[in-house]
Amino acid sequence: MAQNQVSTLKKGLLVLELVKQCQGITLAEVMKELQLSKSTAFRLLTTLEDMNYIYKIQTQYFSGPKLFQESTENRSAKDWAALHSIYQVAQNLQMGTYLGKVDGTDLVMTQVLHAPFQHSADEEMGNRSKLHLSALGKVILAQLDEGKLNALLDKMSLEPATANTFQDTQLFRYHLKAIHQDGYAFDDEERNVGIRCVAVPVFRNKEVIAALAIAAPAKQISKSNIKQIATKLNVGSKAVTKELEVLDGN
Amino acid sequence: MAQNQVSTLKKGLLVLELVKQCQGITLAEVMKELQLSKSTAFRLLTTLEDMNYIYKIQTQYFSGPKLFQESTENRSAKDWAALHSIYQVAQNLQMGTYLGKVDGTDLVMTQVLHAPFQHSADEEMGNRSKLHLSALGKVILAQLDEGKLNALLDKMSLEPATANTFQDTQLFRYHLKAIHQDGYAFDDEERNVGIRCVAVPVFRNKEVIAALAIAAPAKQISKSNIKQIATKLNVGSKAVTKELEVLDGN
DNA sequence: CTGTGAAGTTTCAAATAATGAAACTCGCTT
DNA sequence: AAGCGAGTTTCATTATTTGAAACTTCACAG
Repeated sequence: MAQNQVSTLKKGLLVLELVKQCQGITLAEVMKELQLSKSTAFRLLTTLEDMNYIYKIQTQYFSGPKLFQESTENRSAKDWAALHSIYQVAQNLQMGTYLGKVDGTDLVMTQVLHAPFQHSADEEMGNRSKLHLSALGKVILAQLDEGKLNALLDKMSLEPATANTFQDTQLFRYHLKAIHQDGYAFDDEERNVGIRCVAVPVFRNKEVIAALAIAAPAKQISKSNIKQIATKLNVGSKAVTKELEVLDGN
Repeated sequence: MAQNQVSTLKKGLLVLELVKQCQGITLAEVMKELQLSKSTAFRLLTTLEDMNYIYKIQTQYFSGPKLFQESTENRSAKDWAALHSIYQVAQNLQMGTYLGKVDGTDLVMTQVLHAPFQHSADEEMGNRSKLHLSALGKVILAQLDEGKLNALLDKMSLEPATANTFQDTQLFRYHLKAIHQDGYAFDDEERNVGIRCVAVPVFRNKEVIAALAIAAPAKQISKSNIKQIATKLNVGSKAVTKELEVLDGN
């Protein structure tokens, strides 16, 4: 019996799971399957029935619709816009928050949150840019292994967007190394004048799968608080990873 | 506290339902909402989390995917083919079992079961016939109120299918009155030579909504056992009604 | 650095609830 | 009528739950 578990609740949930697995099950079968006395099985089943988790037709119990009702949160696994962890980051930092993934040689926004951080910014989701042009894209590139990075750089033609952008692949690789070392990427008004951005990688099974970033007016992000912001982003990144694992049933 | 309920299980399920309703909830909020001590709330939440019903991201709990996983039975509310009660009737009587509904002036088969009564007979489902030509259709007509019956009969042209069928509406109405009185309709090889059929109505909110029937070789259905079969069908009919109510969240 | 408060976790005696053997009820079959 | 199986209830014993309080950890402010 693991610590801090309520064994009676656990028992009841095991009964529920058994009923859910079966195309109908009788009281006697529940007794036998879970080694319960008749009256215990009866009471557990009755409680589940009274609370509408199961129903009974003649001698058999079946799982009821309550198990399949959607919660207030409407989502499926791997729906990035539904991840609670991203909302938590946004609310914690009180800055625009972004999650982006790789699609070919592009960075695609899969979640964008602006104040009051309750709903996705639908009009910005799906926005694309070349990987090397944003902090999100660069922090992902910085975490790729040599082979994958080479393959991606081969596919990309580096084009300058602003005077601050790197034109030479070799210099770009050094830049990525620095980002890798820092653990975050910093965008200093390179994409939008007056806006700064900090991005960190999101990992899954030791591989980078996405990037998590905040963006805010330049006066909110200074040399003195970048490290702090990056630390909080990393906490959020780990929470995203965990949430994905849970939602995938790992 | 109602009888035969396990209060600890109930408490745990109330916690689960609260978590499911909220876009994230903290231990403190659960305590407050359900008037539980800190350690009790903690243990209930921990048990639910350990069994994968909920998950925790930093200080907040969210409902997990386990609640939405489909059970072995794949179905939605009002999917007639998914009703367990019909399977129970078939297995009890060990005869071909049918459920039919009204569509316009037709009787449509919405579930058909043959031995070994594990799967729907898909090729027969959706089969249509005129209401007056089958025991299922007739038992439905027999339970309609005068106005609805008149409206339906007006829309229908009665055509003989076999020599045993009624050609005259007046006689047909008497026939329906007899069926109403009996509480079941009996098809004596009128549709298929060698096959007999017994059908009863299925009610919902005091209105006939469908018909439930069995069909078998003539030697399995005799004058002496019709009443018995009809009684069992009526039990099944009530079980169908109940199951529909449960699935509709009544 | 210290102190504070909040969240998380654990302890343990008292209180409460769960348990299960057995009795009872009901319906069906022989 | 008796027997059987399913469903329901009883009640003394046992096990579990409960909650106050202690402890731990963390973040933040001064």
